[in-house]
Amino acid sequence: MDAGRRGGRRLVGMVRTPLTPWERERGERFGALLREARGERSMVEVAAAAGVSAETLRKIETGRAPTPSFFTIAALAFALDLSMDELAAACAPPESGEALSA
Amino acid sequence: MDAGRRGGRRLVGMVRTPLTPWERERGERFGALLREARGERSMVEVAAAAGVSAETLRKIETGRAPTPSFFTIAALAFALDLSMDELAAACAPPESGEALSA
DNA sequence: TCTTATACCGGTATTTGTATCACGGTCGCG
DNA sequence: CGCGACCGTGATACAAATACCGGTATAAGA
Repeated sequence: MDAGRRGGRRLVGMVRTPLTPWERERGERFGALLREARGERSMVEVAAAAGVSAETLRKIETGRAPTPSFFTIAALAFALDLSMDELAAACAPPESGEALSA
Repeated sequence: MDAGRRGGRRLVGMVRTPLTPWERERGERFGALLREARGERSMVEVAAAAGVSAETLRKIETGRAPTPSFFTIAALAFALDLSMDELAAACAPPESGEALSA
C-alpha cells in the first residue's frame, strides 16, 4: 500500500506492516463513497457490471477490504461512472496544507 | 482484481484464481507508463515522495506486481503528476467496441 | 582502484485481496 | 406462511502485494 513511513517500526523480520487505524478508516470512507455512488442499484448488478464478485464489492463498501487493487477500483469506477482522481482526492491524507476539514 | 469471469474454472476449492497472462501483460504496460513518467528521477526519490518502498516501485514498474493497490497507485500518480483516469484508460481491456487503437 | 549511487534479482516473511461456501436476517409478494 | 431477492457475517482457501535482506552489475567520481 502506501506505507513506507507507516510508523517507524524497526522490527527486522517485520515486513508488510499491518494497516494503520487511519488506513482502515480511509477504507471505510472510501467504501462509503462507492456505496453512495451505487445508489439504488443492487450490489450484484454493479459487481457483475464491473466483473468482480459481489462479496468483494461488499467488503470494499463496508471497509473490510481497505486497500483494494487499482484495477478492481478502475472497473468499479467505470461501472459507477466515477472519477478515480476524485475518489483518490476524497480520501487524501491530511498531509501538508490540506487544512483538515473539521 | 477485476476477475470474476476470468476463465470459468469450476474447481470448488479453487478460490483466488491466478492472474491471467493478459493481466500480467497489462501490468507490464502499466509499469512502463509509470517508468516513462518518472523520467530522470531516481526510483528512491519517487518512491520516497509517494511513501512506498523502492522495491515496490521497482516491482510495479517491471510488471512483477501486476495488480497494485489503489492507494499505492494514487500516491505514485500524485508524485508523478499523473491522472489515474488516464492511467486506467490506457490499460483498459479490449472489451466490446473499444476498437483497439492500432 | 576504491567508493558511491543506481537498478536488478532471488529469497523470505507477513499481511492483505479476492473468491467460494454456508448461514442468518430482513423485506416484499404470492 | 413459504418463497425469493438482497444484504450481512463468518469461515476457508489461495494468490498476490508490500517490505526487508543480501548479492550482483553497471557507471560515474575522487
